[in-house]
Amino acid sequence: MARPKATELTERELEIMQVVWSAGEQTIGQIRDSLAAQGHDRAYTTVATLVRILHEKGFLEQTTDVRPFSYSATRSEEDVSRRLLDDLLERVFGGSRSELLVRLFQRRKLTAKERAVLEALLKEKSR
Amino acid sequence: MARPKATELTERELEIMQVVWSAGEQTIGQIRDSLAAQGHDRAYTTVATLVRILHEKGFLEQTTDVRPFSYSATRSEEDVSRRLLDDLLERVFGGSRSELLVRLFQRRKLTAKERAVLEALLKEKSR
DNA sequence: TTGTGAATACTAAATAATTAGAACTAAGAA
DNA sequence: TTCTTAGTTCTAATTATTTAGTATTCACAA
Repeated sequence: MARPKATELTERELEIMQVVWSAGEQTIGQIRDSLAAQGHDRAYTTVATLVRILHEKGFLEQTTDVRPFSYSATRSEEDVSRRLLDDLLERVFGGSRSELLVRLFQRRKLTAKERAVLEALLKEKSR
Repeated sequence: MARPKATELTERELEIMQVVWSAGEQTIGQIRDSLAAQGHDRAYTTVATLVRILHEKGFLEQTTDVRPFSYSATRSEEDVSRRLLDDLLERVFGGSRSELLVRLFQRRKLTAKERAVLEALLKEKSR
């Protein structure tokens, strides 16, 4: 055995998914343009390869038969980000959310927004 | 250009570091035994290779001249776990801790301990 | 119908990560 | 001293990931 497959999405695969999540149904050209706009210049064929892989993995589906094909996400950003977070939680913090929380706020102060989210969490989950 | 080096520690490197963090100064044999105990059987030379890499990267230092050599961590678990967490925060949540928090507690209820940690955070960071 | 250009599919090259064998070294036994 | 063996270093094989070139396909213009 050599290196095992990434549990979830790889770095580059995630970048593609984020474009599709934020812009919706996209052609390969559109994805390439979005990536370029955020400073990630990739050849068209590079993006096409990643889209193919994501299609094979079931994260993207082709939603037209006319060229250029469009693709949209089959998994929600919520699901995927939760999975990635849970993965880190296990690997790095042994599953302890408390440990993770401590680390998350150890350096930088709470913003007002974060404070609101935390207070909502405490209230909401009281029942 | 092909794939860029991992920003931080790889999967296997992290496993080694966790052994050293929890058990302190360790020989390669001890590390291998700890890994085996948690179900990760690796050849002695495999562990030795990872220790060498971690030494080169500056995460481990050799602390004896007598064989078998012992190694200890030069970077704290706090620092490393924070870096890994910050990395995920950027990549997956675009730097938004609020988003991360929502995702972290969306599925499973707060435990008493987590509630205490959160309340402490809200209080502690008030000034 | 045939040529053309855009789009897609196929293939491969380069580097990283994981695993472990082979070669070498050192310290004590005989 | 020489042999043996535990321990270490060097080297390589395997798979994953990233990137992009080459080949093919398709729809339309001429």
